[in-house]
Amino acid sequence: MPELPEVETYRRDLEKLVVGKTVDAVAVSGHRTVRRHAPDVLTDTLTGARIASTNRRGKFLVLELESKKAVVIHLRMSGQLRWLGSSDQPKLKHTHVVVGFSDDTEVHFVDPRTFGEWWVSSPDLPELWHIGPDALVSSAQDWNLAERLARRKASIKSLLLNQQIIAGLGNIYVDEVLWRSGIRADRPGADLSAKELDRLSRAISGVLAAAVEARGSTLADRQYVDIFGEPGSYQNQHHVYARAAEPCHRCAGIIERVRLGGRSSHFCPGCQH
DNA sequence: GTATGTACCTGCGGGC
DNA sequence: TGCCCGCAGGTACATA
Repeated sequence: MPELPEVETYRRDLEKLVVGKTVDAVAVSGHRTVRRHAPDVLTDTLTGARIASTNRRGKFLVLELESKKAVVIHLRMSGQLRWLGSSDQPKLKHTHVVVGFSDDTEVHFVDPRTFGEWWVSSPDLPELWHIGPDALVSSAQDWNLAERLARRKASIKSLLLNQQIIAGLGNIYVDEVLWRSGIRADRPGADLSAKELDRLSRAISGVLAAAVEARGSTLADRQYVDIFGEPGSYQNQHHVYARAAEPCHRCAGIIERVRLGGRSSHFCPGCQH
């Protein structure tokens, strides 16, 4: 599933592949991918536009156009971006958006579950005002977790998944961050000590930096591969996610998998408290 | 304001 | 072999 490291990997590759290029043609198929406005708004905005830069807020990817408009992309559960070096290569099944550039290259949006979304926005991105500070580019001071988690009785796991508190973490990386912090997923947010919040902040930064460096996590279902169709490698550094019944790398206890708040959670009962 | 549950959707694996 | 069912999960929205 694409979370912050996977979206950031797409962004960095797109920065090299499409910035400065002019869009030649856009094709949208199906009715779900562009649903905040008519598909024509996207095709009309992009056709003839030059890509000025790429950006990212949490799991939202942004193409900034020289026309001072922006195209926001969210991959949700199963969305993938693919770069094709020429327009005569075959389309993958479940391709919903094709952006063709004047040099005959193309970027395709492939999304079997059709939860992913594209829309046209203004440069100040009002649709993203509600989300919290970015978990990668902002600092622990910006996150201010002590303030944001104070008086919150919900589990620390559900609070870290809440994009309004901190933007970018999903199920995989929250489990990894909590393992690295030595904190159980079902602890109420307000119960964490200052020392634990400090460990948590360091773990968020450390896990995300390493995952971006490894170009994200590709699990057995291959729901995420990069823009060239290649897998990431951070799954080889996972300590808990998708490792149920295997020994903990820290204490040799057995990793457990439970349902928490409707999500699968992986943790070590021996060294997470 | 906060917490919890549900819908959205398709592919896959397990059970029969 | 084929069918059915449950599960996977990010976000928005409804409800308590």
